[in-house]
Amino acid sequence: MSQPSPSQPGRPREFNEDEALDRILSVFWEKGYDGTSLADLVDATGVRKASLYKSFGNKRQMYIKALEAYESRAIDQVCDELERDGAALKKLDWFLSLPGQARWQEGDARGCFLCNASADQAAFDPEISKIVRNGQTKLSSAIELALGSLPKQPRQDATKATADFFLGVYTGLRILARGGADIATLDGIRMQAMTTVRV
Amino acid sequence: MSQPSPSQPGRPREFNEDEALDRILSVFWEKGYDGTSLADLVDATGVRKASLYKSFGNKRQMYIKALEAYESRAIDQVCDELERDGAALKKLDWFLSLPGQARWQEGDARGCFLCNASADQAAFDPEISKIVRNGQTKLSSAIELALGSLPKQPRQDATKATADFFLGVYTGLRILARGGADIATLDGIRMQAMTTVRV
DNA sequence: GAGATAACGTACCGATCGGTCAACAATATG
DNA sequence: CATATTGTTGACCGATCGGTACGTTATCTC
Repeated sequence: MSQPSPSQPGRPREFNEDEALDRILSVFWEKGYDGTSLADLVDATGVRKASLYKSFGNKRQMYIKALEAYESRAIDQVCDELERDGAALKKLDWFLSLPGQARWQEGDARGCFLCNASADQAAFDPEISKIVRNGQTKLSSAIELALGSLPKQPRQDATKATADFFLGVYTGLRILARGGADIATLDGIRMQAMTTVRV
Repeated sequence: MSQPSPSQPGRPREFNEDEALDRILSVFWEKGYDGTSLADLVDATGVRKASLYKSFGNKRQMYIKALEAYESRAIDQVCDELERDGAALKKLDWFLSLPGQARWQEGDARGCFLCNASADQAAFDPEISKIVRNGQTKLSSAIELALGSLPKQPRQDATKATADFFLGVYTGLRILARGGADIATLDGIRMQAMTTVRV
């Protein structure tokens, strides 16, 4: 997927576009769109400004491509876990424990880039909103699939709402965690949310 | 609270500080900290830059004072509603309907400034984090008080967790709404959350 | 009145912002 | 080899960034 044509006419690129995008993603993730400068991205990637522009377009395109990369890497990985065989309750509990885990076990205050983007640029940029909602839909669908193997089945027409509910709680937890909420609060919310599907 | 000394030595201020802070609040609310420039604030208030600095200090202080004003105006108002006499279920349902209401009935995409701040500056600014958590605690306490008149009482030791749970769902709804989630999704989440306290 | 005090208005500061340009270097094809 | 193509480089662009210095103006107390 990375080198579709192993030999092209002009001078070959001296940096790995995927690696650079990963670094860019990481900066936007931590600092948000407006909090990130091109100089930050140059520092993070080690790639000169003009080369970044040549590869990615402009700052907004870099943000969009970073967000899409996040969805097709981090988010898809979470979806895979949710869709894997296993106890539904356990998977959902694991999903809701991610925000507290990241914040207080791993010391990662960035939260979830998808959630951040939903609070950041998605509000007034329709294209970014679309990408954000796409990522949220992917998550919700994976949750819905996990709900299929639940001991206590929600009513057929309510499974989508239940899946959205878990997405909503997850999003709230991520934002509270980024704001500094303590682990006891996050755990309490998680356990309370789990009662909606526990027998 | 606004004019503690009706006559002071020097030249009197020509603008109303509270009004100016309201305008400042509105801009930070919509655009976030880094997305807001001093020029934006000058335009919104009609007050020259130097006068804003004289009154409020610097940009960060303006943000902090705006956030505190939001908590002692908008948030306290919501807390009052939650603490007022009335059916607990109705009040909680109303609370969780605010995000969808604002976004899709009033066309207000800004969300909740407190939630935005939790995703914005609170992550890496301890002082702002403290203010954010203070606002969240106020909300949670008001919810807890509302829960006191619930038909189906949660276990004594679980009322705080239940209150935090509603705060978490509220926060998630605000972020999803700001990202553009449709009203059906938001309503589904709200109704699903309500089942945790409905008999 | 005089003097103290404080806000106003404007011009200005160096730094940084996102973005571009043209010269140059490295690879392809013929 | 020549030529086409593309990436790299560093200088450069005007605009804007957050913040300040200073002279002017309005109000206070005496």
